This record gives sequence, structure tokens and C-alpha cells, in this order.
Amino acid sequence: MLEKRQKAPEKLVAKKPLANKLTASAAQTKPRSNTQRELNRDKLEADILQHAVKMFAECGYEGTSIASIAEQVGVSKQNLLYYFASKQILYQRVLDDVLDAWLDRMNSLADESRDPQDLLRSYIQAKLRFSREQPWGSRVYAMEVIGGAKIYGQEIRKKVIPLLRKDIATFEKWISQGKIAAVNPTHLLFSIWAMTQSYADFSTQMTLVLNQKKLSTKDFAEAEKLIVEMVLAAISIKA
Amino acid sequence: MLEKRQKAPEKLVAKKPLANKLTASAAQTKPRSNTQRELNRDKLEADILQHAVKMFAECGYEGTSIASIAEQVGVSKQNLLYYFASKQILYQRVLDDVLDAWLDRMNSLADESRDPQDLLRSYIQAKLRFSREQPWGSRVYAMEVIGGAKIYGQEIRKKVIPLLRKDIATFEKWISQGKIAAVNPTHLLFSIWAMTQSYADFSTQMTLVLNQKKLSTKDFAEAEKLIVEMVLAAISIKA
DNA sequence: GTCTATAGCCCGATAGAC
DNA sequence: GTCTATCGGGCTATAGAC
Repeated sequence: MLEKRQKAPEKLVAKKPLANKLTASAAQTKPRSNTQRELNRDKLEADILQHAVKMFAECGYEGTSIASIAEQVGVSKQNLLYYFASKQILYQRVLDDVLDAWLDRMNSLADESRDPQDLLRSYIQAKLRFSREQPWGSRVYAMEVIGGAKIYGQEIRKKVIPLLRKDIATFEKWISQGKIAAVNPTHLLFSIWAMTQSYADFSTQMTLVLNQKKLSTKDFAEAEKLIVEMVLAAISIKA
Repeated sequence: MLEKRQKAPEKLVAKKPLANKLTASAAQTKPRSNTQRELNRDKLEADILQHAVKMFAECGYEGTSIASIAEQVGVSKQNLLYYFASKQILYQRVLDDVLDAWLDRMNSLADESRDPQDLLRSYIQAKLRFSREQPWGSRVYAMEVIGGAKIYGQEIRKKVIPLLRKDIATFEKWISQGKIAAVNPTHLLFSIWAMTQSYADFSTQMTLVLNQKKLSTKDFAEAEKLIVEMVLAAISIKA
């Protein structure tokens, strides 16, 4: 099982196969045509990534064949492999993009000019919005973590864990400053993460309960209201 | 993608391949030997299911080969296929057992002799205990749901959704009786589910944050304390 | 960059001897 | 019930023509 995934332990650089240096040198002779080509390449890359994230979310890493992604995009499997040299590189690029988009949205909790209440409200809003707008990315990330993060663990260690620890440290500072109640900061963060994440990961089950085809804007608004209420109640200092 | 999974749309009965009627007739001639055989068969079946749930949790449905499960159990792939006629039947049996064990543990919220506070505390405790004691089952279920419940959706509709709706109805009754605050009952249940479930599904990420090899009893105790606090605070009627 | 062709492997499942 | 043998098919990835 593991051998299959790890039989290529060489450094897999999830970057564009033909780097921009090529573009730079060729741009001196045929600037316009080359720019056009570059645009096409970026467009196709974006197309591939967009379909890949959906298929990985629906079928998992092993359950998704590059042929099926290529079919959705409308290119040949071999052509897809020209842009992404291997399935694992494509998968890592998908997760890179998910993390980048997530990091973009999540403001830091460390802004000292704002109240903990305000910051937590924004944090919950941002994470819920990510679940709503990028459910496939959330799900691919979730499946990777649930399976033990066999492929993307190192990147999670580098990019996600330090951020979570920083958020926990912020909670601890608030507690020591008497700004919020002395709740367990680690599990508070885990709970916020769990509640917001689940609106992407478990939406299938939720829509079955609600008897809807998909979660509506109203559902997310009500979710936000309840989660914010619960978290603010948890950190409010009892009289 | 889908065709592969659904190319066998005949009714897949996830039951023991050789039913007990065989045992009953043979038992009249060779009662002891047959009972012994039956015990061996049950033991082997249990062994297979135990290893299968771990592998499905770690590698997903498509990522797990029946050969790798057989290897773990110590039988041949063909022998495994004698007990479970196909990979999909084995997978469904795994999920059947997960649901059965879960339903066993989860007491109903409908016990009218107990307070909402007590019932919710027990509910959270039971669900957290399931995450702690059967993390693999929880993860297999989670992965199935995240991927859209393509294989097990019908069973979820039949067995899980009605229960969740019943729990929500109980919340609504409590609200109408003035026993708890008028929170959104649906999203309250989603939140409880999310927070408790995540201690199985996201334990990989949690242990990285905590810098531990695995979640400890103490971690679960602290989680329970915070989740119970948050939920009870949410349903407490403001003065 | 896109195509055809195919190598090389793993997989699920079956057939049939014992 | 367990074994050996194997079929038929899908998969990733590469080779090489254009």
C-alpha cells in the first residue's frame, strides 16, 4: 500500500514543468506570440487544476485517474502529463493551491487593535466562507488528513501547524490578560476548526438531513450565527 | 470514474456468503466439528473486518487492495474472496459494522425522565468515546460521506438520517417547552457532530499541533469538558 | 505541444484441482 | 476451504513521430 505511493521518493517539485526562464529568453524574439502561448498554458493549467480538485475530492487520490481528469478538461491524458509530470505532482499542486487560498483568506488573530470577540467572529466567518466557496479544496485537504497525510504531511507541518500554534498562543495571551475566560485554547481552536470545516466535508449528510440539493446561503448564515454564539459564550467571562 | 464503482448494480447483500441454514442441517450429523468450523469462520471474518477497517481508513476505498488486506490477515487474496465475495461487499460490511457499533453506543436523546443537559452530556460523551475507541470506523465513514456517499448513501439515508432528524425534533420540543434556549436545533446537532467526529478524523493534525504520537485520554477528557461547556452555554436560557 | 503506441505493473475476480 | 494459475482490464508513465 505504502510502497505504491512512496516508490518515487525523489524530491517532487510541484512547479510548472517548463520554468519561466524559457519564456524570458524566447520573449526577446517573439514577445507577443510567446505571451499568448504563456496565457494559453496558464489557462490550461488552471483548467486542469480546477477539474482535478473536484475529482480528487469526489474520488480520493487513488480513486481518481489522470485520464478521467483529462477527459473532463478535454485534453488527452498524455497532454495533461506534459503540464503536470505526474499524478502526485498534480495532487500536490492542488493542495498547494488550496492552502494558498486558505492562507489568503484567514486573517491573523494577532491584530491587537481588535477585540477577541471581533477577531473570532471574523475568523469563523472566513473559515465558513472557505467551506462554502471552495468545498472541493476543503474536502481534498480533509481526506488527505484523515488518511494520515501520507503525501502532504510535510507541507502541513511546515505551513499549517505553525499557524495553528500561533492561534493557540494568541488565545493563551488573551486568557492571561483576562480578556477571555480560561477555556482550553487548544481544544477551542480544534472545535472552531471542526465546526467550520464540517460544512464542506459533511455537506452531503447535511443536505440529506435538510432534504435539500445543496446548502444555501441561509444555511451558512444560520451556521455562522450559532457557531459565533457558541464560541463567544464559551470565552465570555462569567460574572 | 463512477462506472467502475457501479458496474455491478445487482443487489449486493453484505451478508455471510454461506448462510446458517447450511449449518443447521449439517449440525444434526456433526454438531461439534461444525460448531468449531463455524467458530473458525467467524474468527476469520472478524479478523478480516478488523484489518479491513484500518486499511480503508488509511488508504480509502480505491486505495486499498484486497490483496493488502489479505496479507495483513495472513490469508491468500482468493481465500479472502471466499469469505467476502467482492471488495464492495467487504466495504459495505465494514460500514455496516461501524454503524451498528455506533447505534449501539448512542443513546437516544428522547428519554423524558432526564434533563436536556444530562442527555446532551451523555450524547457528547458517547460520540467522543466512539471517536476514541473506533477511530478507523469513524474515518471510513467520514471518507465515504466526504466523497459523496457514492456506495453507502442509501444505507445512510435509511439508518442515519432518520436518527438525526429525530434528535433535531427533540431539540425543537425542548425549545417549545422552554427547557433550552431557542438556538437553531439543526445546526446545533451539526456542530456537536462535527466537534466530536473531528477527534477521530483530524487526529493526525491534532497530534501534530500537540506534538504527540497520539491523542491521550487526557486530551479526550479536556475535549469533552470544552465541548460540553460550549453546548450547555449555547442552550442555557439567558436571564 | 499534441499525437499514437505501448511498456510495465497492479488489480479484482474466476476456474478448477485437491 | 484452500490452493495454483490466470484472465481481462485499467492504471501511470514513457517513447517517439510530427
